[in-house]
Amino acid sequence: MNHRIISMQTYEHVRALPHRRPSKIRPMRRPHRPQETGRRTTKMVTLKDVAAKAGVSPSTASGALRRLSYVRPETAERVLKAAQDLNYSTNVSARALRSGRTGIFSLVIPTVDIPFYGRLVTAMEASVERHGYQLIIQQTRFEADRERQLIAQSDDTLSEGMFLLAAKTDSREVARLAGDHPTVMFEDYSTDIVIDSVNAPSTGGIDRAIRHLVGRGRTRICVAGATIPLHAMADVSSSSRARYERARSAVNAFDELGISGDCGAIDCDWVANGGTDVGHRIADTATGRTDDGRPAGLRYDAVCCMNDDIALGVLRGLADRGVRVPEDVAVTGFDGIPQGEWSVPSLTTIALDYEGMAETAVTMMLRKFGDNPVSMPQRVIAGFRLIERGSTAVSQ
Amino acid sequence: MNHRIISMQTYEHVRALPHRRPSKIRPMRRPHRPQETGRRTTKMVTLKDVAAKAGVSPSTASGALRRLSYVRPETAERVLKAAQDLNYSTNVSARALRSGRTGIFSLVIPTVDIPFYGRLVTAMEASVERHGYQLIIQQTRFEADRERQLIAQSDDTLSEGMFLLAAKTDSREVARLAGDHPTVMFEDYSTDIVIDSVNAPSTGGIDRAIRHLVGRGRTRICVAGATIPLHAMADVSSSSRARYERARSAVNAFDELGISGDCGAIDCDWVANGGTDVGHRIADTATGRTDDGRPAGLRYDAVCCMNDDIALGVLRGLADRGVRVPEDVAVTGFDGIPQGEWSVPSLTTIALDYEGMAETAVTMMLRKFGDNPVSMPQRVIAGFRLIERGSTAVSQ
DNA sequence: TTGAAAGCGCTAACAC
DNA sequence: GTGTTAGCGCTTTCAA
Repeated sequence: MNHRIISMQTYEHVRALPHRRPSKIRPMRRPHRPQETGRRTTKMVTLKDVAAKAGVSPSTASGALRRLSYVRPETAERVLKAAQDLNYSTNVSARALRSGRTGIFSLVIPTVDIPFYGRLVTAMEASVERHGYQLIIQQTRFEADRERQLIAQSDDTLSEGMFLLAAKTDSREVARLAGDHPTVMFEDYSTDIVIDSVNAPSTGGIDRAIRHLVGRGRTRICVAGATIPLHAMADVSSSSRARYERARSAVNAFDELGISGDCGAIDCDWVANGGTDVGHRIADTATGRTDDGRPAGLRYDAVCCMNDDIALGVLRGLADRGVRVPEDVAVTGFDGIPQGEWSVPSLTTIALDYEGMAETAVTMMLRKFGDNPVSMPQRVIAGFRLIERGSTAVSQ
Repeated sequence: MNHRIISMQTYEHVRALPHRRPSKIRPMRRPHRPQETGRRTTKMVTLKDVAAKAGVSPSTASGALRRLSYVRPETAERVLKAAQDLNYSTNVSARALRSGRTGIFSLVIPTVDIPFYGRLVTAMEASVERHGYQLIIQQTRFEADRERQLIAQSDDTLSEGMFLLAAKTDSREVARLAGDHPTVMFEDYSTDIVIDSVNAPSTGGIDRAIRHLVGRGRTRICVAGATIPLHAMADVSSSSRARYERARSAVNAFDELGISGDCGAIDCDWVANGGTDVGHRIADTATGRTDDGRPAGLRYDAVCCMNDDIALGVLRGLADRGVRVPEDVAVTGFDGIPQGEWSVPSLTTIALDYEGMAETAVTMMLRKFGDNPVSMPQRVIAGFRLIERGSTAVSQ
């Protein structure tokens, strides 16, 4: 009896209930009988009411509430007081209809439930809010159709602009689907720059990780989550380009360091399970056993993982087989997600500047609304930091 | 040189740019000269245009687009075609202004960047979307002031209802702050039921976890993240009530199973670091050493953690000290976050029904808008499932 | 089944 | 500085 629903009755009861439109929002007055007060629930306080109470016109009240400079301070104060007394809050639909501004951005992202994305969403919400906007989250769940649909629909009248992390859609296609709807992408690795974007420092970060491993005396490095030799890019989706870019950076570093001959790669999905697999396969390269039965004579002495999820999986996979980290094999991650701090062992990683990425993306978005918008799209590469932890703590 | 900013110039450049209002949204026509076409960017397609093209009146077109039954099928089809041809999308601000419905719910939650919350947000976005709504995320960052402010402001005209996971605010206070704004809470453990809420199965879940441990032969169980004996509730916030409820459930189980004498608790913050601390302290109860230097004679043979984050930390803390899991100490978590699947060892846990919690919450919300809304608030306890993994895989 | 008319609450333009 | 006026785009009566 592993599955148990508590209070099932109540639960079902709730589900079965009908639903209609909200009752809190004031029911429409019947147009032709303006005095009708029928069974309206909450009488909504309007700007007109505030203006009347303050003894000014609606437009003056509007200006006062928006703190426009032409309103005389004393007048403004009176209006503000009236608004407070009446517990007034401005009707955002009306404001949006009239002004064309909704104060809402949308964020289209595969999911919130993977650390890298969750971390980015947290930072984005904070940035957007700091600039007076609200953020609507839309998850694509890695479904190509849904992603394309959300991108195409972003051109509705609700969102003033879309932030997009596209897992399945190429940026040219994004440009086509989004039309002239203001868009800023994350992780766009296409060679063209057709849309503003903010990217993780894939090239610099991987280079740094590998040089760190070499500094720890490791020379037989396995890249986890990519292929070497590099495949020609059949698939142009963002995620596969990220993979390509990171792999290329690793290859370059191997060449420059003169260790190409001893290095290699094992491809896998960019999730923990993929990493676990890689860990097993690395353990399986053992040519012998130690006295206490652990694998010996491993092909690699380090794993450079393309992201932290993979790395956490690798730690798990190596542990399954009795391979010691970092003594036998050192491991590095990429992203700097919190979980790497308390894994066993803790994870050396390239920590991204999520707050910086978010703030930059929001700034890129806002500048589109400026009086002299920048004409050409740009790509910004975020900064990073190497965090050294247990998984590379021992030199060889 | 651990910190490196790539492409700093571009970055700073972007940050420095000014920003104003969107230009994509059609600039207002000058009211007094309706024919003015000036420098408007995109001519917006309105319902009137669609109606004209289809040869019907705006109101008929409106009905057709909303698929109201009174419109003749052929007429409706003509309208739909016209809308498609013109690439029309309805202006949600106008619709909201007129109809009083925005189609938006807000979710106020401490953060998205902690697995339990992220998982819940993912489920909530999906549920809400399935019911034709969009979700605005607002993070309180565990700041009491910000939480209170967001709750009080929820009564704006944008969100039709608020979903709330309050970490710092008691539900009576929530009721006061939110006024008559439709609200559904998560994790409200107050004894009163003054607001609709959906809770994790704290009582049943902890009970199940402890019985599982006892079934594995463990009788010296330590609760991590609570106090025993139970403290009188000075603090009435939701999180401290959850803590109390789970601890009480543990105490009850200990009593019923007759093992109270051997069991205990170590309090800590409900985060991984707290758990690591607990792990260290448990290791420190050792009265001796094994031949290979591991702690022996530990006070406890199992740890029942109040959530998965704590449990992952405990795994780490025990590993730090050479305590073996599950051989020396078994560990259980609570929440069923994905990370428990690939920890070392993988984590036995009480997995929550996130999708069910979300769907129930949305249903509770929607029923408030029904023609005959339920008069009294309810509390729904979600179901759960015990997932047995490596951290309790060995019997004693 | 369709159309005409009114107006949601607000802000922008302009007159004063 | 403040008030007047018009009207954003839509939905909702009510009449036809």
